[in-house]
Amino acid sequence: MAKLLVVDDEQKIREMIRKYAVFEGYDVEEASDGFEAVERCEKENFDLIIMDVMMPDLDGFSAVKAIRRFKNTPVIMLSARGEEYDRIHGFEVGVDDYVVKPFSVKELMMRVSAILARSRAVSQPAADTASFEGLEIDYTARIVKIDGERVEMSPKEYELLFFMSRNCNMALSRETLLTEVWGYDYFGDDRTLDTHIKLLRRSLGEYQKFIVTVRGVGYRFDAQ
Amino acid sequence: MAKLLVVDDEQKIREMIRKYAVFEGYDVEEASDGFEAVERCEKENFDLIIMDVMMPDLDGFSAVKAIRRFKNTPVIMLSARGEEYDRIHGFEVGVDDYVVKPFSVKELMMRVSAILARSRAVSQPAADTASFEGLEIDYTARIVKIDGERVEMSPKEYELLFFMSRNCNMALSRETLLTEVWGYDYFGDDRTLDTHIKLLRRSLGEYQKFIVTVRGVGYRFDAQ
DNA sequence: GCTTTTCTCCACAAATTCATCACATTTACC
DNA sequence: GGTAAATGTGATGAATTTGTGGAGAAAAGC
Repeated sequence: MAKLLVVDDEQKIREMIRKYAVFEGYDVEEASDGFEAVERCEKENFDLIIMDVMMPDLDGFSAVKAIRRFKNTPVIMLSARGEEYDRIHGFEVGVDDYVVKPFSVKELMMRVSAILARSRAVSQPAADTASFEGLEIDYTARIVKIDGERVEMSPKEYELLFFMSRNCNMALSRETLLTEVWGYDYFGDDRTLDTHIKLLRRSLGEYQKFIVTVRGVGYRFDAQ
Repeated sequence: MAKLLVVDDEQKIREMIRKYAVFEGYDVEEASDGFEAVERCEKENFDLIIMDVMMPDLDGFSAVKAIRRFKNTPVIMLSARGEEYDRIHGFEVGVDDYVVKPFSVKELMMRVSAILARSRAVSQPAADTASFEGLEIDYTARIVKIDGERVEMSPKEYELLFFMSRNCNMALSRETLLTEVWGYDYFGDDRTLDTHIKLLRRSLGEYQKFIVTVRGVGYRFDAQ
């Protein structure tokens, strides 16, 4: 789960935020002033920082500026009503959001989850796919398409195709295929492989041309 | 202007809040106990509810819980000093803010306007929804609609649908689904998942087409 | 407290997939 | 061309996986 750093000089406010945040399932750490916040950020990686503007010694903006020199952690600023000019100032420094005191903790948490979702969305990996002419393979979705049309296959056919296409242009021995697709502890008939190659070829239609027999060894997925 | 509902069994307190709120320009209605509050909310739409925790018959939390089943109106809770445990309890129920008695009405009004401003400004971008053809999912409000009609589901069905649709177009193994939806410490029967898939499909009606069986693996939410 | 809903597990049905065999075909080598 | 080994293929029960209704337990609501 995400780890938050709450920075405020008022213990009460930190406590209030912590309670709700912990309830929401976040890991929460606290700092009571700007200097401590900078220090903590040097040592640890937080997913998000909730920082008060007004603090003795080092104020919120200066602290964010200092942290920005080595980390790009998202920040939500807490500011007192009427400090409207801060908003402008804050966006320059690179603050992600603003919450004006007195605030509702629920509201604050909604913004937290919104920002976290956003930064998570950016790091979402693209679908893992490959295509060989009109044969498309989506490894994540476990979908195989032939000329845009979905093809239904049995689990073993998928596994065979996946393994072979991932190791294309390599002669794969029967033994390798059996241990990789069936598992290291497979004791059955060696000819079972042939049968499944047959089924896979049937499913692939014209693109069975990619499945090449390597006589005396096994098979190869031939991406040309 | 915004319409408030003030719920408290003490007429004095309702009167005090009403006076100040009307002066601030709000429409104010009153209810003297939890049951009345729920009833009013069924019939009318309020922008915010100010609710006392301690009331005879139906207490504030139970009232909010009841209201939450059909409305998502923001709530400020009034609680007596020393009822600190209520804070946690309230978060579960979905309370926006807390004011401890005896409170300053001015302070209360500041929070009212803060929440109203926020829910006006932010409730739009904070809405976290997705739609797949006629199937709409509101992750924040936990509402699922089919062709505009709200569908009631059990908690597990929501969780399953949420997780699967958030990770759509991915083959999700039974194990992944069980650990993510049931929790990493689930020890029960693997077939329980099938049963809940069955129930979810039933609830989705024609849109059960999105829930695809991935034989030998698990299931996939297929957003096409 | 009692009622209602939800969850889990079970048992059986239905569908799919698998492993194996027997026989046909191909290939390599003489 | 002949022969043996390797591979292709159809068929077939067995085994596995998934769908589904229902019963009892557990949890939630009243």
